[in-house]
Amino acid sequence: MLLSTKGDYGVRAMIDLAKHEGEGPVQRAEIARRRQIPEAYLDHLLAQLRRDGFIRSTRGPAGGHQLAKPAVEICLLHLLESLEGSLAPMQCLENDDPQEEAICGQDWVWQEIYDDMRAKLASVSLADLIEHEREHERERTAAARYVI
Amino acid sequence: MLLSTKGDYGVRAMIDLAKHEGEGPVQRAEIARRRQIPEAYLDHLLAQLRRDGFIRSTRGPAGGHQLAKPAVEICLLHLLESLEGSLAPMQCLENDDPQEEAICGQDWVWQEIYDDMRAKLASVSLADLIEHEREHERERTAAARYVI
DNA sequence: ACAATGTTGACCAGATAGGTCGAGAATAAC
DNA sequence: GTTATTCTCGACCTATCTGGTCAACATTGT
Repeated sequence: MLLSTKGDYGVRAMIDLAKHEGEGPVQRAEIARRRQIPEAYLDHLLAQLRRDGFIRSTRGPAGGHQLAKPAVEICLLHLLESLEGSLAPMQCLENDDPQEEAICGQDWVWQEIYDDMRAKLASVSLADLIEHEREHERERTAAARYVI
Repeated sequence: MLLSTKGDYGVRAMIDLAKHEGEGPVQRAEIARRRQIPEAYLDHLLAQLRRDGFIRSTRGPAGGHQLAKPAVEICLLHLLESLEGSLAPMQCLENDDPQEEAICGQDWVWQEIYDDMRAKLASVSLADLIEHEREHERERTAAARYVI
């Protein structure tokens, strides 16, 4: 598994914030409930996202979290690298460790896969993710209408 | 990290066996020394590769391990799936768990990445890996000649 | 018989994943 | 200025996984 729950939950939370862009701060409890994330755990992920400048948080009553920049300007690659650290699929690609690469034998295959992966992740923005989610919702609504 | 040492060491061992194809059984100790793998640990990986029909092992003096089929017919995808189990990059792609996918929001991106990855791994055979290694060796030899 | 080798399963220590919890800081509303 | 609400930060905890080791045993060539 390349992605842990951090990457999964963290992106879910960002999708939630993006969906409520411009509506003022969204509270941790709301995000946790809607996206089924343990609230105390979500804390750590929001802290990381704040440190890396993806969100702004305000305390006190009616406080909460909101995107620090438009959803179009946030790509999945940067988000996941913030949440997960490196996305390198194998150890010898982590840094450039020529010692390990020399004996590994399959590193060149994985380097290509890694490059393709990063390119694809960089091409998908948070805005793309919420649009995709909205399409999915419309499909389900249409399907439900048929049943009736 | 998608690949653990199992996938790394296991493929190294298979490369070693492929390089000595047709020379009779290669012993665990030899493989371990040449490819820098803890010998006792290598045992488990060879056992797995045997169970899945990639190698044949013979006991007794002058025993050892050898490929069960030609290096051209063994692809990296099958090897790694034998050694690592699933290569799914995230939980909700592991089986098809529609419950998790519904709330995940980024599964479709990773499904594409996963498909591309599997296609690439399926297109690389053990024979390709040893050819690549031999080219690398020739390059180093040529470079060494320049130094002299 | 015996030495060389593979086979198997039990065991183990350390790291990581996936959390929980509590004390504290900021702030809006009263 | 008190209180309720919310975020903030770090300590802590447990289960599982990783990356091994080891001992007992099975097989086979000499």
